[in-house]
Amino acid sequence: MITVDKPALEDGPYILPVSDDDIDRAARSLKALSHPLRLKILCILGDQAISVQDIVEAVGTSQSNISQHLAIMRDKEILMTERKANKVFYYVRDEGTLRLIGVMREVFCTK
Amino acid sequence: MITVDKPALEDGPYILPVSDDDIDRAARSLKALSHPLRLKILCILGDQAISVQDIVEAVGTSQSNISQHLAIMRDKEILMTERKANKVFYYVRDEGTLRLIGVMREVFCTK
DNA sequence: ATACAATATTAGAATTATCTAACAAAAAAC
DNA sequence: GTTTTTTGTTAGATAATTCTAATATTGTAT
Repeated sequence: MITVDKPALEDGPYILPVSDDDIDRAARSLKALSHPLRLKILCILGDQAISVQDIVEAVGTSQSNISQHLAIMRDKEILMTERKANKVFYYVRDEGTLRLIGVMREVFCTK
Repeated sequence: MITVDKPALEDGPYILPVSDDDIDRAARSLKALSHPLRLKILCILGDQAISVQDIVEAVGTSQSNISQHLAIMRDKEILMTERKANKVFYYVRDEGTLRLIGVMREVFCTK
């Protein structure tokens, strides 16, 4: 049995149990990140707002494909858009996602 | 165009470009995490080693289903196993994954 | 208005993921 | 040895994902 009923105050880090709702929400968001093209888009974006055509250039696949991946991340509330003239700029919606990307860099890119 | 050719020393955080290999590796790992049951298993594990039957109890699905999800994470080098008698204990392989899980907790569970 | 540029959407084929149910393997207990 | 416990594997049906190609939409410019 897992003993998570009450905090173990002095012996080791206490890991809080996580609700199934939180789990489901996190898994949905993670799934939206876990595709090579989408991850690359996020790395290119960082904390900037970049137009679709510039993303297409930087990533290197078809405009339609990029547009679909952007839509997935916008639907999952990872990205937001801002229109300027006839261009649409995408940017990462919240600080949490940026932190996550930062940690993933450290975990996966330091070898 | 994205200007990542050289570090912008004083104006804002410089975001390093990421190789496609790193991207692919990260995406594969992330995909292994981005399923509700697998995420729940990881949250239950934390930094402990837990037997399959205890994981089955804690998660609440069939033993076969758990075994398949554990195999996926073992194949992707997220989990490792240790046999004791006729029980098999699973645990998170490296510190990086634990950090990632910690940050995900903060990002997705603080609401 | 037409033409052009940038972005979004749809359809459909191919691939991949996921589950259940049944069965196999390994180690312990008897 | 057999039986039981624990874990792993396979088969196959169903569902979800991903890509390409074609088309639609939206705003700008002329």
